[in-house]
Amino acid sequence: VSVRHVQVAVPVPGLPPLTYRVPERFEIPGPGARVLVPVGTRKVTGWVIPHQHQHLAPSTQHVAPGTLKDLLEVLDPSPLLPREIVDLALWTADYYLAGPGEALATAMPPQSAVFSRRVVSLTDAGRANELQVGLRRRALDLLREHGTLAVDSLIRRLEDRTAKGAVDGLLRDGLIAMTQPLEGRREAFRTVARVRLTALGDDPAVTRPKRQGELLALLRGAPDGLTARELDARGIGWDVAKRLAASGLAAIDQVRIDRDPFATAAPGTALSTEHSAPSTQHRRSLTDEQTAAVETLTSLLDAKAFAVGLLHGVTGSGKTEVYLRLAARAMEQGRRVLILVPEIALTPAAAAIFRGAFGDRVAIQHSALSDGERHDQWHRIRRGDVDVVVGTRSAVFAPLPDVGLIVVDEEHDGSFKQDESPRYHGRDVAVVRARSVGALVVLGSATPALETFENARQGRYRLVTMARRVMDRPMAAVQVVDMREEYAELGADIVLSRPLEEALKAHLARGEQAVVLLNRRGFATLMFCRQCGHSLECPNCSLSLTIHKATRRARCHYCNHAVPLPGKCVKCGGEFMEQSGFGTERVEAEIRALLPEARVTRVDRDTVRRRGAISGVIEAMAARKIDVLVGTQMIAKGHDFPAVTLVGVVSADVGLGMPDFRAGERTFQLLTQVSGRAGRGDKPGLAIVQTLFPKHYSIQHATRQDYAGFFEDEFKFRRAMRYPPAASLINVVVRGPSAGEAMDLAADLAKRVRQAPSPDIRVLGPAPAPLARIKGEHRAQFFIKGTHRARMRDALRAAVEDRADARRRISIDVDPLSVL
DNA sequence: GCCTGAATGTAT
DNA sequence: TACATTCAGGCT
Repeated sequence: VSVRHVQVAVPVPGLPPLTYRVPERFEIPGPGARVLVPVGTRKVTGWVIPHQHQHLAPSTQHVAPGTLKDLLEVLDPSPLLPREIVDLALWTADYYLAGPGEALATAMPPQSAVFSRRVVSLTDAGRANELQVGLRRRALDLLREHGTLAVDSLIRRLEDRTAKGAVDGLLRDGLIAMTQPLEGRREAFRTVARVRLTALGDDPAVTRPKRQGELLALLRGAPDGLTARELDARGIGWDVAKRLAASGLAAIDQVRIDRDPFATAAPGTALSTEHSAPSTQHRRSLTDEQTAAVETLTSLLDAKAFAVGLLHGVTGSGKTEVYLRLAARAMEQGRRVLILVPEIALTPAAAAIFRGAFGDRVAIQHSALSDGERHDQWHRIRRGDVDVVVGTRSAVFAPLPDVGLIVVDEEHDGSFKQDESPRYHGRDVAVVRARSVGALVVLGSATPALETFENARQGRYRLVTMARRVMDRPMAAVQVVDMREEYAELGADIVLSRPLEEALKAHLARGEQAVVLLNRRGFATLMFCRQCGHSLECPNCSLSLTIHKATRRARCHYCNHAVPLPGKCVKCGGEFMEQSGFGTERVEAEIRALLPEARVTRVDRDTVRRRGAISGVIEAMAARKIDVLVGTQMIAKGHDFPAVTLVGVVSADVGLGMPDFRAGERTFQLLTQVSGRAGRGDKPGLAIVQTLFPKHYSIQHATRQDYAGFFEDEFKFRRAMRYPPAASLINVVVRGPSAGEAMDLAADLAKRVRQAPSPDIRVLGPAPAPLARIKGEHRAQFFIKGTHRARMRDALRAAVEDRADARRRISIDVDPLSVL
């Protein structure tokens, strides 16, 4: 291989690294540098990766030498991505069977790509044309209005299935012309104009009249110059600066500024006690358990070698304080700290806590930030201006040098797993990153994932336990209500049991707040005809439509297909449409009926559209403007409401019914977390859990907050069924236009994997997926179980490469969190 | 994922 | 026969 060749990962799903020639006019770019390369007829931004990366097949073998294309441009003279991050992303691509470009794209800041896009505009003939009608006419009119439009956007605006044909026709007829200009930017720093004195202006002898004179005086006191905004604050317009510059006494230049996400963070909002207490008073005293935990983990940190600690602490045991002590220690060692938190937990307010503890050398990466803010934070981190990064899943790829400590808080949380390619788990990538740099990982949870606890049991992770709450606050009392008895006595249509009703009344009468949880949206889960039994189903998915009373519609929760609620049966015309099952909307209505005076607020994806919009509700809770908060698991996680003394779980069974091997684990986690929400202030809490299966081990162990007992029962089940952590699992989902075609491809892939020469690999299936149809596509799936992940991956990789024709129809999930 | 050109379908 | 629409294959 010539030294003037580079391997480039391109942002195209499923493509291997491509090889390009580096023209003489460029220095050879190193791994991590961005380059502009031609791919087909397009130009895209790719990333140089190391030659012959161990996991990735060499890509030149099919290309005749001498036919390689040239790099078009080197976008970074020195690599933008640190080598550590390049290697981590490539590891991720390999482990999770994704393309290298997909994985590297995950590690990049937003707005850092240059690419070509097809764009059309009118030709002279098109401008003059008055003869076209219909779709073509509308296309021409749109271009007259906008001048130039991207092909995608034009087709979208035409809102017609045949729009693409119409555009092609216009192109063929020469009425419009297509070009592929470069779009996007290398970087997205914001710059502002700044005025500063020139040597000429610095001369004290120089004077100017009035306003310019004032500015001159100001600038003499500001050697770094002043921006338009700063001048404005002093009552001087930018025009004055321009006039001064015109006379040569001052110069105007552009300076880069970082967008500050804290400038817009709402101050003084409600914060979890677990987060807020330590930060406001960093050196407060620790419980004995906290002290022991800090000591054990600090000794691992001081060893400056790779290690993983599992901090198993009940809700309210003060894990955050332990993190903060460890982070401070790592910084004393001159090392940096990465803190990963679940998506829902990282509100701007929570971010401000870390800012409070570590000052302005903290960067925050979360979804509520704008692209520009995230871009700037990324570059601050890259420059080394930051010691602590707090972020969600993707922050595991933050370009932070010298990482000594990685904290994964609530490590069991599902949001650490990405549900699109690359389907990586932030916790597991964190462990790999730590191993490569000799850092300590601290995984924190009250309900560790089975995999994590098993690793601790096996001695791979150091287990540190905190079994008591701070200030010796008691755990909430948990009362399980057997709904079979309630139904038998009150009828099958009730939603709230008598104990829950009584408790709501009693707690509200005392002026205390309640949270009522149900992990299901809508009013009813099913609408059917009394006469013929026909039920409302989604035409695109194998799912019943959920009844939403507020909007008077029946809606599919997968594809959003919605129809107005029918007055009579669409099939037989029967007049009696029945509803069954219930969701949060119904719960809200029941509580309003029960307690007409109470202030009831519902929080679910129907009421909280934007992510981050939930903070208004949290503030209202903290200000005691809400008596009862009804919602889905959105309200169970991360938020802490000290005045809440009652938590109701309307149905603990929602998750248990799912055909998913983690159903029991998820139910246990949810119930444990939610009962931890009750009574975290100085008043004791009560949790009421309604269920049809009061004897189920998930529910039994959760009521006693008995993790060890739950682990034992659940692990027996996993071992018997060879599910993780007793074995490794890969889930392969195959889509197709018909059930038969999906099954055929799945069966072919499964057969190929079975033929792999590896004795310990077992293939289960294929079978139709639990949701056999989603958005009109049929789905089949099969599982690969085994003990050697690398062999399982190799077998599957080979099978998929043999069926490259069908690549688009295959989704691979290594270590799936859910197999639905 | 985007783009192209070939194969197939449909109106004249 | 011309034109519209769909689809599979390739990308270095």
